[in-house]
Amino acid sequence: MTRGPDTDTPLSTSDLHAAVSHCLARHDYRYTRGRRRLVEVILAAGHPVTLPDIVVAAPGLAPSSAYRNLDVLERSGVVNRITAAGDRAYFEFAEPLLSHHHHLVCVDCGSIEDVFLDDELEASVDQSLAEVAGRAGFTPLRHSLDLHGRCAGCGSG
Amino acid sequence: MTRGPDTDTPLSTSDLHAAVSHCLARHDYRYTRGRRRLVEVILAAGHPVTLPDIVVAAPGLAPSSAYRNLDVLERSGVVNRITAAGDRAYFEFAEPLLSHHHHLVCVDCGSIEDVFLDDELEASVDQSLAEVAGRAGFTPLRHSLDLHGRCAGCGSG
DNA sequence: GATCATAATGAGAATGAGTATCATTCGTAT
DNA sequence: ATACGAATGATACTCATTCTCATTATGATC
Repeated sequence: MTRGPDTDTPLSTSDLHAAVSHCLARHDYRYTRGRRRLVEVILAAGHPVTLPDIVVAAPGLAPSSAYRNLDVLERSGVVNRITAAGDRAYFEFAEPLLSHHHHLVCVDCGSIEDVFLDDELEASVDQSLAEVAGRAGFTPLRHSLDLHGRCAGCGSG
Repeated sequence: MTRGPDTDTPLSTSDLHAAVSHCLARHDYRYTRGRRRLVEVILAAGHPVTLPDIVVAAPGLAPSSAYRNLDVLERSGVVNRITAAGDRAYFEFAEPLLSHHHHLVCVDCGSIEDVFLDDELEASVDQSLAEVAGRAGFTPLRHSLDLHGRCAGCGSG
């Protein structure tokens, strides 16, 4: 599990588009206008978004196309699908484009925010997980570490 | 985030039923036959199960009732709903009944197995998460740490 | 132990996120 | 310009989960 750069915004917008274009090309996909708008909406949000979030931010994007293109972007390694909260999927940039991080998931409103932990802890976690995985004959690909609780807006009640 | 006992099977079956009965009573729910069968199926499985798993293991359980009772059990703190894999929910015993643990999630077949990490690492993780949560005004309730990869049966291909 | 209020059940309908279909439109290469 | 494969978007569909509601079981009270 390699790590990206240490900053939250490692790429300029044009670099991001270039990187996305490259990811898509590697899988024989085109970087069309609809896909570009998806990338722009996810970038502008700054946190994982749902399909309704996307359609609100980019009216005119057909839901069916948005779903299909999110699937294409996921298959190309551009976005990650998060299924950690409620019954709706959240989408964010995948790891080379956004540095390794975890999530604060609000159990009330379902919002998801990114948090970054220090590399030492990440290394310990990866090592411990690798041990138990090895014991079970399990081949690790990635880990997810989410903190569930109540966001500032929803209070502690 | 308190931890349960260190063993994987901290309770005898009768103790488990007593504990579940108590959890339900605290919320003015009854420990009915259908709910008892749910508990027995989850116990017998030894790993998180889906609704189809349950119905196969206990034919005669009406899906609608099973869903409703899983909801009751979740609200009472008896079971946890896991939404980390695919589009189907998995159910397992909640933390006081099953000691704190994490999951190996197979990206191919969707199976989920429990793994236990050592307490030192858990404490480090909790501490780091508490720090970033505090910075964000987020009130932590619990964390989830899942390893995604391929199980022994699905191989590394 | 009969009665009553309330909770639980189960069959089927309804919901809703996500996917598949397919005719049309767009991009690209020749 | 043209032709061919990829992409689009409206719509139909799937399917896990939840809702509805008439029926049944349970526990408390007399």
